[in-house]
Amino acid sequence: MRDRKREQNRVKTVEVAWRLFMERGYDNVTVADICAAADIAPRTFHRYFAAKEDVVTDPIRRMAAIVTDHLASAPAGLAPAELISAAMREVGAFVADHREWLAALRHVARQSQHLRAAHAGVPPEQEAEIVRRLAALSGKDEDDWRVRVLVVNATGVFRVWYDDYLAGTLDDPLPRLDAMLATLTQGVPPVE
Amino acid sequence: MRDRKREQNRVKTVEVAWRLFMERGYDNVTVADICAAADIAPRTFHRYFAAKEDVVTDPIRRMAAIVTDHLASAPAGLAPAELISAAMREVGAFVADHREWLAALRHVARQSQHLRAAHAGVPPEQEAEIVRRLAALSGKDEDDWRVRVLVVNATGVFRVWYDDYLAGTLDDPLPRLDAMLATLTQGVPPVE
DNA sequence: TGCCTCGTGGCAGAGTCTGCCACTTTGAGA
DNA sequence: TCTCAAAGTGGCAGACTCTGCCACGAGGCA
Repeated sequence: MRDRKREQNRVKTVEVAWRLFMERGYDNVTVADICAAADIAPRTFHRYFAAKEDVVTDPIRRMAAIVTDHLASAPAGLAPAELISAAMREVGAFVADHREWLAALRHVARQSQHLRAAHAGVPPEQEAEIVRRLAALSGKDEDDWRVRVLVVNATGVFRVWYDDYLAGTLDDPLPRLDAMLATLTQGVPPVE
Repeated sequence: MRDRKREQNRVKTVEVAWRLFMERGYDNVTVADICAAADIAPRTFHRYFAAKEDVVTDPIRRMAAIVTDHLASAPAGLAPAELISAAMREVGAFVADHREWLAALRHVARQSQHLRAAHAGVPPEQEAEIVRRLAALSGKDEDDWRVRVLVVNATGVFRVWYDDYLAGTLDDPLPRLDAMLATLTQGVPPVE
């Protein structure tokens, strides 16, 4: 199988790159370094990944994919806020399952100015896709501002939780995520 | 005055770049093109702007600066949600004042994949600064998740409004922004 | 006037990413 | 089994962004 070998190589490349990034920092590792360590040609690297950055931001796209998948298989009749919250909880479970890996990733992403920005949000295309699906599920127009705000806020809230969780400052992560997601429909409780 | 000439050059560069981007699209304009049209050396361009991208994303940083400035001169004793909402309203006024310019910018930003992502959020450093100031004003810890969610959601909500406004699909923009900001404390109203 | 500072420009180089082409491997059909 | 088409791979050259370094020249100061 060609695809198998290809997939093997891709995974190997990600692992090698991750190791190098952890050792020297994202900015001090070149694509050539990764290629040498992973035993592939630079030209091939760029066939696997459109950009060096993609090696690191891949998990974000995976998390966004979890949301779209969740929405694809969601039963009809639920409130949009409930739908998106359930999806975010599923992503939360994913994060909990891959905690060490993602914590390492967070560590790497924080080292580079360039990466921080890329790591700080859902890629626009995927966000738009989530909005589309959520709107379709609730029988609403995809331009409805409430749907879009729900998505933007849900991902924003998640980002805050994600950062706290990986920083290790949370006692009861999942209940905390629930509490944070509740602000979608109830607003942020008064700070004092 | 040296500084005057420098500022003149910088402004001229931005204007020239903006014109070229509108004509040919961001990706089809090189730094060299801009330099030729603005009559400066490429080396000088990169002394003005750390990255080509910065020519375009400058307004975003300016908007974030409006928020931090607003918080700097805000009276004590207001609720955080009120503080950040007032700040966002001020940014809204800024956007209304520079509508055409920003609409052109939005047009340009949408052409390039790379730019869309950069254009899609507040730079992490400035977001962190806003959180710091808001937390300080409310006498809260800057790690308080409610403060951070307020900031993230406020900027997220604003992004949705901003996009609608510049797309020209809003009848009463400023009241609409108010309604959207109200979701910070009251949650997003049920979509149906 | 003479010095000194600072912005500028040119140059070379590192690094990312792409188009092109030739080579090799893989899988399918004769 | 042999052959051929398809697809992945690697090498090469090149465009482009961005940076360090140094020399030049034009303001500002004594």
